[in-house]
Amino acid sequence: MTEQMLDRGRSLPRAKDTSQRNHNLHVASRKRALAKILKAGEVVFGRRGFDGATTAEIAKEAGVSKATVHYYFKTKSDLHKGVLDRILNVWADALNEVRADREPADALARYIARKMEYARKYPELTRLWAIEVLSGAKRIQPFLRGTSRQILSKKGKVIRHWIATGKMDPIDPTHLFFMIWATTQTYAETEAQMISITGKDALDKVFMRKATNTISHVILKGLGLIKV
Amino acid sequence: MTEQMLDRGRSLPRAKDTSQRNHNLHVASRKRALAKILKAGEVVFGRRGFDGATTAEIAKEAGVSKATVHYYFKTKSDLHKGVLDRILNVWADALNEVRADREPADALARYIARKMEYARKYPELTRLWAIEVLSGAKRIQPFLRGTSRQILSKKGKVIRHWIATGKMDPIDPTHLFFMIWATTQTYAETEAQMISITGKDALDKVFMRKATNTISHVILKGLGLIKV
DNA sequence: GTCTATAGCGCGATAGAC
DNA sequence: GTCTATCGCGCTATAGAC
Repeated sequence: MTEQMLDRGRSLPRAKDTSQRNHNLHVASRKRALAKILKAGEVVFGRRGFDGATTAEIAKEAGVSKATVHYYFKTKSDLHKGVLDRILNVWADALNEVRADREPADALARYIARKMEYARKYPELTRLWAIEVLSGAKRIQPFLRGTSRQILSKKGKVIRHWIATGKMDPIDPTHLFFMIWATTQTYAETEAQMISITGKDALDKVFMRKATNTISHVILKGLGLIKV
Repeated sequence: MTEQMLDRGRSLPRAKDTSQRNHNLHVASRKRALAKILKAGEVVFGRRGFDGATTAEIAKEAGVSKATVHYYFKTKSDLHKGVLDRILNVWADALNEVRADREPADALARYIARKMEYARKYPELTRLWAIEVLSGAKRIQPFLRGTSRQILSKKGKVIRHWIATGKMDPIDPTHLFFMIWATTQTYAETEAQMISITGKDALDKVFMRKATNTISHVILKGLGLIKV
């Protein structure tokens, strides 16, 4: 997001014969408008996917006209990139719970809890990411090949360290992370399915707490981190 | 699928002044054409989602003209329904591995293996289903509220029976099934992401065998079914 | 039954008034 | 900066020849 905003910010005309105060006002309203449109993009892209979403619906969701959306983001694709950029950082950040100086049970429980919290708090972003991956991940390729790969290898080493020091079962870190990502994100991704099958709101606080406990129990015990 | 095909079959005009032999030939070519188009629908819908897919691309994939696609399926939406119908049965069928007369470790290991096999064999169908669920599950609502709910409650009882007889840890069956679905399907759903991150083909036979072993180990042990 | 050609329209994007 | 009005493309769906 940040790059996107800065890029456009730099290329926009500036008022030259007006007061600094006025300029600041404009900057503030720019920010508000941008935030509104990005938020709307999150919701609508998360609901409909890239092709299913229309700029008209995004504009309506943001409470502005279609032309205004195109004023801030030249193309639909630009807006989509802007929205995606936000999720990448949060995604990478949560993995910092996995640290070698922690006990594996503690670190992994925190990571799982954090991912679940995130699915509950930002279901649209989670779904948006899922749609992107499902449809070939073309737009997020650079991030996956760069940041993701790097972080995964770094955190994989932490897991292998825990295994080497006999703290947990010898489980391939890559598959372990895939498991954690899948089990946590599924609560946002398949919310509609869960509601239809169980009759309960999948992102309800109580339901999610129970889910978190279950996932934590199965995974931690499955790794040999709970003995009982 | 079957309903769809039968419905359309019944409503189509029949040759009246031609031989039975000719009629049979027509029926056979009808079946072939239908199968080609449905298979193409699977691939293209699985690749692009409903809105991203175009009837032109489906026609090309099937090796027929756009008009021919519309001849067999009046609307794009009809074809989509036809494709979805196929996945529902397989989905429900795999759960039959979970039976009260089996040992839980055996039954669940088989079920997990079956789901993984399925993800490897029919990645397009798996992705198609995922896209459908992600975008609100409107089109599969009847199936979810009917068959899915019914099966889940039946199989949930099996799990609870195992728990009651002290064979496994007291884990909520619903969340357990969500875990199994998420961890197995993710290999088809996030194939693109996995390739970018690991540099390996996520649906490769060896990679998948390792994944199956890892998932089985963690889940079975996590349920108290492996003691070591 | 399958094709080519085209109707009809929804959508992304832009021009231009305010 | 935000709007209304509109352009023009690309898509679904159909008409009609073979």
